[in-house]
Amino acid sequence: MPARLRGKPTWLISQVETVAHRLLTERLAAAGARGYHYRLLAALAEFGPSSQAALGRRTAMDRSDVVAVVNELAGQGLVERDTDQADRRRNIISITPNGARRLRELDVLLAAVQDELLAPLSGQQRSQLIELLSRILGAHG
Amino acid sequence: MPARLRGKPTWLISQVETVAHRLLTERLAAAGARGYHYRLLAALAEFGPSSQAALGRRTAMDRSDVVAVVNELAGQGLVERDTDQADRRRNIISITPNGARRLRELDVLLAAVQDELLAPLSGQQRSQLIELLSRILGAHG
DNA sequence: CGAATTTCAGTGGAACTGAAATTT
DNA sequence: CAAATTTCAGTTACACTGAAATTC
Repeated sequence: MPARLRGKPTWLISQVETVAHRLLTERLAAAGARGYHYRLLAALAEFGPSSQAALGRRTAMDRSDVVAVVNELAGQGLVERDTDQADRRRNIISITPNGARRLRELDVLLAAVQDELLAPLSGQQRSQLIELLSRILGAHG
Repeated sequence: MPARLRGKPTWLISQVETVAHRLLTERLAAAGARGYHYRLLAALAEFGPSSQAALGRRTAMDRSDVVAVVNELAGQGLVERDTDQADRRRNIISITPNGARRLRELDVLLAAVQDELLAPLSGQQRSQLIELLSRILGAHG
């Protein structure tokens, strides 16, 4: 690996992200899901029924991608899409009991992935890493 | 942001990578380059003329992407492609004087991007972050 | 009217796969 | 023969844009 890259944060972050993404998507694929699915299900479980625009804001997803992912999740019966009678521009998306069950399964899977990714770090180092990344995100979000 | 995601390393890494990637590609695009270009030029400058397969190994790039990027760089006169007379399966890629000059320009640009991305962190925190990410990469590389 | 929402069609960089052709 | 290299064609997940249609 070129010395010019070895210590560059942008390089390290992109490489770690590639490792994490590969690990995550391969485990999710084995369960028939992908990252976007978890994001939306988590947002719905925690904030309750929401419009698609609100979901996009909360999960840092593009409006167009929300449309596609809601289609997929609705096709599996994990969410429901109803038009908001109080504002008919909006769709109200809600999580179904099957969706909530699915989310709990994915929680277990996701926790295992975190543990595998951070295996080389101590508990204190993991907290440090989370703190540092959160600080960067907070400043650029 | 859902609490389920807020503290998850895979989430934080992917979000920070998105920020870093946006910053990096917009600055590189303004200079007419992209990330792959810097990777290859850096590897050639540090290790000397190399086959495409060796370049791919050193920069964590796929064989197919190396082909395309060498095409682009050769088109700009930043690298040269010659077939290895000692092993005619191989192409020998070398950096040109223009390529070396280009690399030094991009070095300045890249340093500025690191600084902007890590602006919210102290010097010690930056070293910590680099150490933690390197450790993860070392364990999964 | 302007503004927000949903939807569709498409783009783009990055990582990757499979297969063919060539050479060792 | 098996193995390595280069090249091409195509795929996937993710982030994103522009524009149309609807509704407030």
